[in-house]
Amino acid sequence: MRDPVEDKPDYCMIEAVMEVVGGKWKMAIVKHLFAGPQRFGQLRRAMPSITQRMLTRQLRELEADGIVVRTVYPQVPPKVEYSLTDTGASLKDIALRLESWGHWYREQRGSPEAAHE
Amino acid sequence: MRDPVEDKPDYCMIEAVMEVVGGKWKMAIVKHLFAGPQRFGQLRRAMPSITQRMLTRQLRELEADGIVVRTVYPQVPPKVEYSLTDTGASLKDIALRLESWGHWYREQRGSPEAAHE
DNA sequence: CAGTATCCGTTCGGATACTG
DNA sequence: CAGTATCCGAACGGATACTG
Repeated sequence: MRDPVEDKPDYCMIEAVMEVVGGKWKMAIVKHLFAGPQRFGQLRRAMPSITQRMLTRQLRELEADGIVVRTVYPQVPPKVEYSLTDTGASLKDIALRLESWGHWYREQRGSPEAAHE
Repeated sequence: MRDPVEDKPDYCMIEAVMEVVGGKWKMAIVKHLFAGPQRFGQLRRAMPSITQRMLTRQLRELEADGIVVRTVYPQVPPKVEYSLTDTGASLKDIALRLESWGHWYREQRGSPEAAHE
């Protein structure tokens, strides 16, 4: 008896990974949580171009996938903090590499004189 | 005068990167191209769960973003080969890390006895 | 072989209004 | 503060059929 994933005709684990962190916002959210637990409003301000609805939904999915933890403080003004699980924290290396790749990509796409092909 | 990207209120380069390689299939396609130029049919067989339409569209987008090159051989039975640009090849390290992260993720999600949280 | 065209349901993403 | 509810159009993604 093998794992479900191993039984699939797809050899490519990357497809499965991209289902978890491949959305437009998820890696960005994870990256912002490297700085420590963040409140909902903090994340919103850190990512001005995401809407409340999307931020909520992406956070819920990340929570369901064991990437982030949602901690609710039962207070009169509600306080909710999101933080990374160990699993989420393990994405740090990849997130940083994605970010630096992005800078390099922008450079060599935007500056043709720097291109070497 | 700054770069357009730097002017945006988003600090997060990751969002931009995920627009380029963040689709469900793109990193998987890139990964298969590490083995060398591949014909359309080869990619289809390598990724049984992607449809023709999606493969075509994702390849076109990767081409437009300078990740892959499409080479058409004008023959009676059409022959088209896809290969990585230097830019695409520079994703190798990230793709491999995503893949190994995926294996680790499946392990520690699928095996509760291995969980430590 | 390497696509296109068409249809269709799901998800994305935004706007606005409302709530505990 | 941190959401939820509703509405809307656009984009994603799949199934099937057809083509040069």
